[in-house]
Amino acid sequence: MASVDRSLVANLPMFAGLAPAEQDELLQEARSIRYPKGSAVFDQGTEADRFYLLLHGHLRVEKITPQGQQSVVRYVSAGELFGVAQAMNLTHYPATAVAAVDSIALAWPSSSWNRLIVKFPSLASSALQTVGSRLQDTQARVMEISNEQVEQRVAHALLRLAKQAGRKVDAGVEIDFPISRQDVAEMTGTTLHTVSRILSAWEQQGLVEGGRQRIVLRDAHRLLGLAEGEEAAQTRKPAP
Amino acid sequence: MASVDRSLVANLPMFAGLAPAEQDELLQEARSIRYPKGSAVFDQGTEADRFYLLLHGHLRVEKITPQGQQSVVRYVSAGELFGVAQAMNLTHYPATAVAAVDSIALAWPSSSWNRLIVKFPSLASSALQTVGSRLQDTQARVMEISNEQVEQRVAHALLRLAKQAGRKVDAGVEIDFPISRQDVAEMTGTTLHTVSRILSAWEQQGLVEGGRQRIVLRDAHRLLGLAEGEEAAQTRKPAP
DNA sequence: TGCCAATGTTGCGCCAGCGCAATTTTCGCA
DNA sequence: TGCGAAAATTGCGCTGGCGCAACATTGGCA
Repeated sequence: MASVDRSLVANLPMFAGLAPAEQDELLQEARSIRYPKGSAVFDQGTEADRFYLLLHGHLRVEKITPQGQQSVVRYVSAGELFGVAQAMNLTHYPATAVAAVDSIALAWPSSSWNRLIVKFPSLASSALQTVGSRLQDTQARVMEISNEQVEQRVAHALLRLAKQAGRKVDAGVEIDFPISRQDVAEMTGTTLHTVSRILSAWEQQGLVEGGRQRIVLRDAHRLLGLAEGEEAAQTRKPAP
Repeated sequence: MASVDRSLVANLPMFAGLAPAEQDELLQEARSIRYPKGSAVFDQGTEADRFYLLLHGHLRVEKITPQGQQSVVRYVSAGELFGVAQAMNLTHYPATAVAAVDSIALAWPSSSWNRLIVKFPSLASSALQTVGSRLQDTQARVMEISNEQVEQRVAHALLRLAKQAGRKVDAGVEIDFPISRQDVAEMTGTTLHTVSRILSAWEQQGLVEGGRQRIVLRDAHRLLGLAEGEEAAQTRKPAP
């Protein structure tokens, strides 16, 4: 089993309230596992035998219906708890987690969950906050899909991705992992084709810069305007 | 302060693991409050100073964007925890809860939350499960809105309402609180007009029975078929 | 009991965005 | 270095369901 140094995790909220000795104790029960890009950490429908903390990398969490329709539920960044199905009393994972880039995660056995939260109440609090903020995000998404035009939803999605996993580059802010037009479509409830058209139009206007599995936000401010419902500059005809 | 009898709540999951004396102790910190139909238990954006357990009735939880677009987030039934914003580290309520019928709820001060979960770990577990199952529901909704036709989404919504708050009547299963076409529209991300048209068509076919603020499911089985993607009987033309 | 506001119904026209398809570009890998 | 598959682009036609509008119905309340 790989040993994990306390310093890697000590400043995460989940470990914040614990004494160093307690941190070590919690870490001793965990395994550190490496997931190459493209590999699954767990699969939807399989038994939820572990819960995880992402140490490094990015995961794409996706869900598929019995009819085969797939959606991207969210992306996980380093420092986040995930796969806490046991905490919500689920016996099986409700979604699949795939490494978007080479990633490393700590894994605890689900069977330890109930014992651990008694010993480390901050773990329960962390989980509650994690799940709570996911609920907020998901509800925000429902409102976006319900009430907004596709263009606004794509703008919102990109801004959220940039906030969560943006990396400053010369041209602006780049989303720090490979993401396809298809992925964006599955996040916003639209199609690959529509996303491609929108990004092309935005590239014309200098709002974004595209590439294969690559998106750079060049003008987050104007993008925010679009997300809030302002009319795009060149995509609409002027008033007659 | 109204005193609450232990027997009202003893069989709820939240109280299941507690000794009678502990149940009383927890109850002593709560107030029982009556909310007449149409009144708000709390309003979106106000300080989250309490959390609640619904003892009797039904609440409609709604969320409104700065732009004024409103959605129905969910309905709360008796026995459910709600308003646990504090547990998710929110200082303000993210939505409004309105009594759909005359309702009664227990209210605890949010400030007691952190102390109570240390004393009663089952409270944290309950909250985690409550929030977790809401997250599952909300994610299911995202997938429905993303991937399904409006007719399927309305069918799903009605089935879910009937499951959660259905009352058996002669004609089938009636949703146990007043609900308007507008409410259904706001649950499914569509418009009042479209919902009205769909319900009218279904009524023709004997699938449902409508009325002012009233919906009865007469044929849940065929409705499930619609929700799963089968073609409606009379609403589509036969193949040429 | 009668009025009024809330709720629900329905016809009509339009358009955002989907579905399909053909083509191009790019990267991973042998 | 070259090949094959994955990703992306773009044109075209169609349609589900939205927006508008006019009207009907119903229940609560004075």
